[in-house]
Amino acid sequence: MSTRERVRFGGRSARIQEAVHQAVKDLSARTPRADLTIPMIAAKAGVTPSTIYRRWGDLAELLSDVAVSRLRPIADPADCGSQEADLAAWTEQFMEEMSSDACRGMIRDACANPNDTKQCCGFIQDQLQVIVERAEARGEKPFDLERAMDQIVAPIMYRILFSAKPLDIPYSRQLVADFLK
Amino acid sequence: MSTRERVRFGGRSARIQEAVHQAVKDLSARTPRADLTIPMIAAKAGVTPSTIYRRWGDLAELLSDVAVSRLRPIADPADCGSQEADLAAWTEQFMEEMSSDACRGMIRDACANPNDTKQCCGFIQDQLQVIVERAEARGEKPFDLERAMDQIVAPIMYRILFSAKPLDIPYSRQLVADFLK
DNA sequence: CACACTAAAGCAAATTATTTGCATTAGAAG
DNA sequence: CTTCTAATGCAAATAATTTGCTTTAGTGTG
Repeated sequence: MSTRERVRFGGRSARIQEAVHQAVKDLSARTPRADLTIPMIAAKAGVTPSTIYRRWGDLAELLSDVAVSRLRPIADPADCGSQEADLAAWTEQFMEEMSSDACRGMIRDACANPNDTKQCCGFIQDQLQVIVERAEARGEKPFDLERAMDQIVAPIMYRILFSAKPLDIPYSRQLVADFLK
Repeated sequence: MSTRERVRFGGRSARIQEAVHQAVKDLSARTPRADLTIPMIAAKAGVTPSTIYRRWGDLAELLSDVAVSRLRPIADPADCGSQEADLAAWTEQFMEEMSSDACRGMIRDACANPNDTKQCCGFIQDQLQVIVERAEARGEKPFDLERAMDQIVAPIMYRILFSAKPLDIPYSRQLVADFLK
């Protein structure tokens, strides 16, 4: 009685969420984004469409939710021995991963939902925070997190969403070099 | 006979496009984004829904199209006498305009469509290009356009889309100062 | 200006997606 | 084991989307 408004996390709910997410991943690999429908996803997941409508509301929210869970990093940034090397390696890998067509699409999907975009932003900041803390532990002078978001992450995301300009290793090195200068 | 695959620009087509765009603007000012529907927009515009489906495809594309036309700048950047002053004034005004809730929504809409995002990017670049050309005419050493996109425009757009951080005049001054440094 | 041509719009029927009320299932708590 | 109820399933009702065909109105020609 003490737990009002409780939400159920484990069990069937979790299984269905997993099945629906998986169905979205499977289908979006084979189907153009504009052809995806909720009844199609529901069928693939072995679930009734109304379940999806009630839990997610509409297709944009579902896709945004799936996108965020896929954009969450799996591991901490690699430890390369120094802050500069960590940052260079992380930037290169981040740029490489995020600029794939699949990732571009997911980022566009995530953009539709303000909450989800903030979460993505948080993931990235957490990754950089790990690099900063590691630098502090080594006794290095840590870089400023906000400036890194502005000068490294923002230009990459801007090119992914708005521009046709290349996202390659020279560009990655230039961003890091300009930032550390 | 020489004009194959011709498209009609003026006349009725233009009137209907205008009516539909206006209907979207009117409705989106009063209606939460998630409640907008094509039949609703069609009724407001005095048009049949199938006209909208055939011309725009779906709601996301229509909203994206309207967003881009609204994000197109009306005038050239103000001439403040020097490149630095022009850039400072432009950045301040750009940030102010783009960070309104209405603009945030339009930018999210535009993000859904790769072509439209590139167009937006082009508008902004054209504005900065005007400042650069003016500087050249004055005999000033012009700044690098790509660096300006990376270090001024990108951080602003990133905060608008992904972050909850403030977009205020001190931040605008900081971006410009860091860039010109 | 009249005429032919046809892109774009209208209309309405057919299809498909979404919403909703009620019945059922299966976690969670006692 | 039993009770409680959030979450799902099901199916009917509603709403959106697609589509074939008709009509309207720019465009170009004589």
